[in-house]
Amino acid sequence: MQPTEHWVEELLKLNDQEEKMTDKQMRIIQSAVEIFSEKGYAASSTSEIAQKAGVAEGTIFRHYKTKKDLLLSIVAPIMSKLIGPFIIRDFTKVIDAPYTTYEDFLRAIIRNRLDYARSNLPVLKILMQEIPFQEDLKKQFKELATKQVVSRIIKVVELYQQKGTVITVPPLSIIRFMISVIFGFVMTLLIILPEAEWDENEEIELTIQMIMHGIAHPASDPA
Amino acid sequence: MQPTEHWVEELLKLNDQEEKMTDKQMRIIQSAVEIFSEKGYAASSTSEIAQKAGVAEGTIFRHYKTKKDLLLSIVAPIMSKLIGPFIIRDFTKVIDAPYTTYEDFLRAIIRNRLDYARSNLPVLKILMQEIPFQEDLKKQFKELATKQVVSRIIKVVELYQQKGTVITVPPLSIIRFMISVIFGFVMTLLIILPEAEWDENEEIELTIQMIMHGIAHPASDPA
Amino acid sequence: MQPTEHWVEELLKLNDQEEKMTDKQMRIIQSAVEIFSEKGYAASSTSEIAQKAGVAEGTIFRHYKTKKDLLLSIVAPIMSKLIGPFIIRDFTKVIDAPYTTYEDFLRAIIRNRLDYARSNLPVLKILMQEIPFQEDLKKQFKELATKQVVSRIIKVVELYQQKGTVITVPPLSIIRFMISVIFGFVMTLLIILPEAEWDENEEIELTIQMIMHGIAHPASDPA
Amino acid sequence: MQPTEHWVEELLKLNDQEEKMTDKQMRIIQSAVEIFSEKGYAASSTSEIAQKAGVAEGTIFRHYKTKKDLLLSIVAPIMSKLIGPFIIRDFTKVIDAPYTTYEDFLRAIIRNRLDYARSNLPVLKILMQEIPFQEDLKKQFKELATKQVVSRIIKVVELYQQKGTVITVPPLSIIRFMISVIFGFVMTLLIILPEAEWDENEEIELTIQMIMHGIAHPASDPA
DNA sequence: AATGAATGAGGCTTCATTCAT
DNA sequence: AATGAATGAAGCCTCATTCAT
Repeated sequence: MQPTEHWVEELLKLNDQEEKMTDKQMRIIQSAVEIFSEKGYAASSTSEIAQKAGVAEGTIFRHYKTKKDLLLSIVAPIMSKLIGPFIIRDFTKVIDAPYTTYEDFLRAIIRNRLDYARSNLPVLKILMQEIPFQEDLKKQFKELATKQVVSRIIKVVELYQQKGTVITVPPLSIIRFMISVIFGFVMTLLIILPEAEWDENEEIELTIQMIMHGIAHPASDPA
Repeated sequence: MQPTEHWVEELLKLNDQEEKMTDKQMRIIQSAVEIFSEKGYAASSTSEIAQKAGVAEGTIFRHYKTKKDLLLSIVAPIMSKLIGPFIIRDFTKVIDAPYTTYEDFLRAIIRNRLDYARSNLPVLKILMQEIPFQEDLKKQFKELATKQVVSRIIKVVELYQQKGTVITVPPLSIIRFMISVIFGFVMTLLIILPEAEWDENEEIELTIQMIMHGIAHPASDPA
Repeated sequence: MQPTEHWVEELLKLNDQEEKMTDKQMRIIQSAVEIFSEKGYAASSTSEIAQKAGVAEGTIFRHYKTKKDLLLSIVAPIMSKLIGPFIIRDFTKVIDAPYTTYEDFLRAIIRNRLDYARSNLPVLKILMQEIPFQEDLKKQFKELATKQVVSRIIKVVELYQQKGTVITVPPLSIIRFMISVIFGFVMTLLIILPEAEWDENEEIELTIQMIMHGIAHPASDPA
Repeated sequence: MQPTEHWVEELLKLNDQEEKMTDKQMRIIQSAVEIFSEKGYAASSTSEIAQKAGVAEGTIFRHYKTKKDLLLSIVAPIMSKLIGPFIIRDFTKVIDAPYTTYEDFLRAIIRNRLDYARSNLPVLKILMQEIPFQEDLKKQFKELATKQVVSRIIKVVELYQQKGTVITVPPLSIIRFMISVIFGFVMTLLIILPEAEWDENEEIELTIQMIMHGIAHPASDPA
């Protein structure tokens, strides 16, 4: 097993407040994340997790009542971070600054999401795989996505629409468009073509440009 | 079990050329697709599939050597259609027509992909779920995606770049951008918010507009 | 394993009407009865049963969904016989005969119950052990006991009370008394002191006498 | 957990002489009795007992080497009381009194056993359940039953046979008869139909009457 | 081709018991 | 004395797969 990974710290941050995690518990979580993300939840066996963690199989069940409990304890806390208050503080500040452009806003989101995804890749893979099958996760996800993410971004979009920076089409369509592009960007960089050598910053700027101005050549664009 | 679904016909088209499918075989495939897409491949049991199909447990293994064989027989043929020569014939024609705009091209792709996805939703769900875990699928997917899709679209993009319609940035970035938006659009319509009442055509036009011109208000746009 | 036992035939009689039992299924039942009655249901393991029956453990679960199912399939059908229509036909005849004495009635019951218990000893042991813990059994038992046994005996008792043969105290108390004595008699013979050499017929007659006239010496009995 | 029950005091009486019981030990015993009697020994888990007692899992094993040890420590001491010297002292006195009738003797026994059973119901349930499966218990039980109970009652019976009060049949048969009736009486009152509203004293007198004179109507009784 | 009983490996989970603290 | 984390054997059950019919 590799040395403690970044997402382990993330999980610890979330849990430490409530209870201390023992060393073994940490190793269980770490192994579970690796194996779940590699083979999928249903195809992973608790015995394999125990073995990789170097604990007895029974030990897993002392800490997590069921295998599904183990899954949720990994995936549920990450969800709030994934979706939740992404740098809301900096975020709001940025928006309030009078000279902040919409491009800056996009740049901040993309950077933030990219860094976050990079640090939590295995857990995010698990989450994406399991959301369709775990009713609890699906529900939680939808709620967070609606109440936390969309509702907040809507305000930003509307703000810039009022400022005259953004076209006045339904904000939801704009958000769908933005999220698609950003999600596709992150996926491509980290999962689909991770081995390709991207000039990350350049791609970010290009992406921002395409979100803002599309791919039509200005000269040919009478609109 | 519902009456024969659309994707069954699709599968039949692909297989009929090689062998005739018996009635039972068809029922097996149909049940398998439904169950796999509902619970995921690993969490589905062959006995449940047999039961739903109304055949004996052993019958499945007379037609498909293993459970994985059954999966591949469902998912592999669809891949060529999914990714492959999407109406390339009509496609090329369209492009060649001198008055065809890039917007028309986008419109054709979006419509085609949306219709295709709608008709094959369960199988596509399975495919998306299993690609990360089945090495064969992943490889096949990457190859098809590169050789069939990207390489063809690149030509179109380059063509329009030469025409001066599309900005001259790396075509791959443009394609990533386009695919992200289209994929996000289809997913939203069919999976994420299927119950929402979309004005489909309007959303398509809006999407095309955003791909072409972005979301920046023209007035505010000095570039 | 011993050759097919009597209670196996009993079980078969009850089940054959519905479905044929395979050879393996019979061996499973036989082993289960032996092991359950020897160590108790909760302390018996399905693997031990499978081993004794000479089948794979999985085979048990092809025929009985759960371990408890196996228990019930053994114990539930016996209950109707145990409690149910004990030779009701002969029974009613006997009673109707004008010259039948109450002693004859007792003699018939005792003989019948003793023979029945002797033939089904292991299953009856299991039943007695599990009734307190299996809610379904307890309920079924109470219902059968009340509706089938008590209600029928009550009629007989009342008949003989009218005839002036039996004292006119609450029939329920008489029945409790009779059942206690008979149950205690059977238990002693078959379970508590099976190795003692009883002169069975003599003990039966003695028991009938005590039920009818008690243990007080007539001479000393002014009542 | 309810306040200390009667049978706890009983157990304490028996153990105090040897060692002092700590508070935790008492709570362990109390919980064990409740759980054993509710689900049966084999189906009860030490961890549940620990939890109900409010002690750590390990604590049980500090006081009782094994789970079976715990069972025996509950059930073995009760056995001497159950079976043993049931108020033998008063008992002998009673008998010796010249005017004591056999009915008084029966009345004393029934009352005593009923009260005793009522006070120790849970432990007695455990005992009855486990005697068939625990060889040590079975042996101890048989020995006590023979040496303490039967041998003593035999003397009483023989005494009254000499007095001419009791019929001269084998004392063992009389004892079996008596014990059956008394046991059945207590079981019915406390376990089989506890919710029925019995007039206890009346039932006792009726039971004594039936033991002494049976259920035959005197008039019809030429013997 | 089809069946479905049979298999046995492996899955998740429970449990009595131990031991370092 | 007490704790409770840890163990690993064992328990019940599921499942993909085989094979005689």
